[in-house]
Amino acid sequence: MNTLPKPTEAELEILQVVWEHGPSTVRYVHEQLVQHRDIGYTTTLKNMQNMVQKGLLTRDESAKSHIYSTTIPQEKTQKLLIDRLLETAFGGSAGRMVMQALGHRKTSKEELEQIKALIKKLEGGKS
Amino acid sequence: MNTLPKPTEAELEILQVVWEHGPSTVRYVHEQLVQHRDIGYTTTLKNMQNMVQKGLLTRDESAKSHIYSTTIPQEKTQKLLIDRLLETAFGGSAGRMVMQALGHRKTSKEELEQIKALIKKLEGGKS
DNA sequence: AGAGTTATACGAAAAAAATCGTAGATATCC
DNA sequence: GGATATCTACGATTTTTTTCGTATAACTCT
Repeated sequence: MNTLPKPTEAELEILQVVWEHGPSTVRYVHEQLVQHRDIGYTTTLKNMQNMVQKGLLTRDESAKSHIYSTTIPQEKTQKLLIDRLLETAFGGSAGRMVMQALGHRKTSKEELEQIKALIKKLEGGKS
Repeated sequence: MNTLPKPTEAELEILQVVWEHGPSTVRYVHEQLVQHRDIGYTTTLKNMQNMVQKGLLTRDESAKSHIYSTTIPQEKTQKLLIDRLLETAFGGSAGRMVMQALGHRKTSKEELEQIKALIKKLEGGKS
């Protein structure tokens, strides 16, 4: 049961990029991050190196520019984070959290449909 | 527009207690926290004092044991946290997050009903 | 080959968050 | 009153997270 450490905020930003884009170089990740906030290249590099250390990323060093990949699927991390938030801020109630999430936010018709379908499935499966 | 600082993990634990229980003493909050993890009394005290400093709590000092109250409603903080999570881990898609939250978790019939009602309202309002 | 560019390694510092020890004030209980 | 328990104040330390500077190796291009 090797429990991966929970990613920090900065690490999540990086994971986000790699999830979206697939295996990436530091350069690429950095260029994405820079669009959101002010940060140095070596900072991103260091963070990604640390993440390899922690086991959140792996890298292929065969080329000069190393290629970093995620070790954990996005879903798993998302679940972890939701669990955490659920516990710390919603007293464990997924329903309350969903209400909040949907409440004051624009959500596309498609997504709403998806959610409805899921609910239907959840209800049905119980019978 | 005074933006309250985002609560840290430790601060959230404290907020959670005060939300549930209402205005509380350090002692009470601490006793709750201790049930979850190992922590010293003065640590809780210090954290709560810091939170007053930051504006996350206020306190009534008229009695010997000060009584701490939250300044921000739970909903507002929840929204903030969701926003944060949404950005950092779900690329901004509330739908995807809701799917995750509901997906692998037991949710009561009542809560599902509530959510369905909300969705209906969201869809209706758009026409 | 040499100049300029782009990588990684490494160490250290700065910033943020969490923890606790000690001191003194106030209340409580025989 | 005196001992004991309970608070808050305060400062300091520790731990975690984030940031970046400098050195060096490798590649690119002429």
